[in-house]
Amino acid sequence: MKDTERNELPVCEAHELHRDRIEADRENMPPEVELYELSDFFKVLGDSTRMKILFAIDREPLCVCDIAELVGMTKSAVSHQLKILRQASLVTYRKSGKNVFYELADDHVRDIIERALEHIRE
Amino acid sequence: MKDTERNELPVCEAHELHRDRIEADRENMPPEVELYELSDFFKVLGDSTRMKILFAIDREPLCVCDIAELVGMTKSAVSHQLKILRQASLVTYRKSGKNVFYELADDHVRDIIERALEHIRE
DNA sequence: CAAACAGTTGAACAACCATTCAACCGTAAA
DNA sequence: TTTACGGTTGAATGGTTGTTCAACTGTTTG
Repeated sequence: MKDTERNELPVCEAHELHRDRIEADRENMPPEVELYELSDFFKVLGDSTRMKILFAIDREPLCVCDIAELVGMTKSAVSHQLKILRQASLVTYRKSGKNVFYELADDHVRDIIERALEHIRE
Repeated sequence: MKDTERNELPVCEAHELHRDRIEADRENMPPEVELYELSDFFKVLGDSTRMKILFAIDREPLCVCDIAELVGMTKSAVSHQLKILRQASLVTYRKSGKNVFYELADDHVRDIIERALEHIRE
């Protein structure tokens, strides 16, 4: 028997014994849409450049040029990543003359990052 | 002047005015290693299959076959993702006969995911 | 108005990553 | 000891993604 066929029926004997409990596990899972929103949210945080940017603007709003210098990348690269952070509503921006100042959107994100920082430090 | 040259000197006039404040921002940033550990941690959470797996085993330990059925993927695909979750210490496992039961490693991760869930729901 | 600056954008390229497929290992049952 | 099962693994593949490069917009200054 090919492995492929087995994979199409991923139900082991242990599974048969726990049908009802597993059904309860399924109902415990968030709706599909939320699972995608969740992983998309974490995906945005899952890049070191974007993480650096978030810490760079943690204390005060900064213009793109300042951010680029703090994270050690070109303005173009930073601008691309800022766009992603903007689309994920993790940062807000304010134009002032030739400059555009970015800052963290809310404290919620600070909390989550701080929590994760505690986790990896332990 | 080519844009490339400008990008190599990403220091705007506003930057010149705030040299000391920006230096304080730099010191506020976590060490480089932690930034990478942080983004690597979020990177693991940034995949919908892995997120589904984590919610599947949220209530009780499950064998690979049960997880595969809950998330709707082949055992092989699930096993590959479980390896990544294992390496990130997000899950632990226990062998029992022919089965391998996986469960969440600790409540810390539950907290972070719960926090993120609140964030995307608002 | 022209020139320089701050920032954005799209295309291209390279690196990365998730799934599939096939083969494999260890355990349990026949 | 075969045979089937639960799970793992490596290679291959297709899709995603971050950075670079060049061109462009809008603003300010000379």
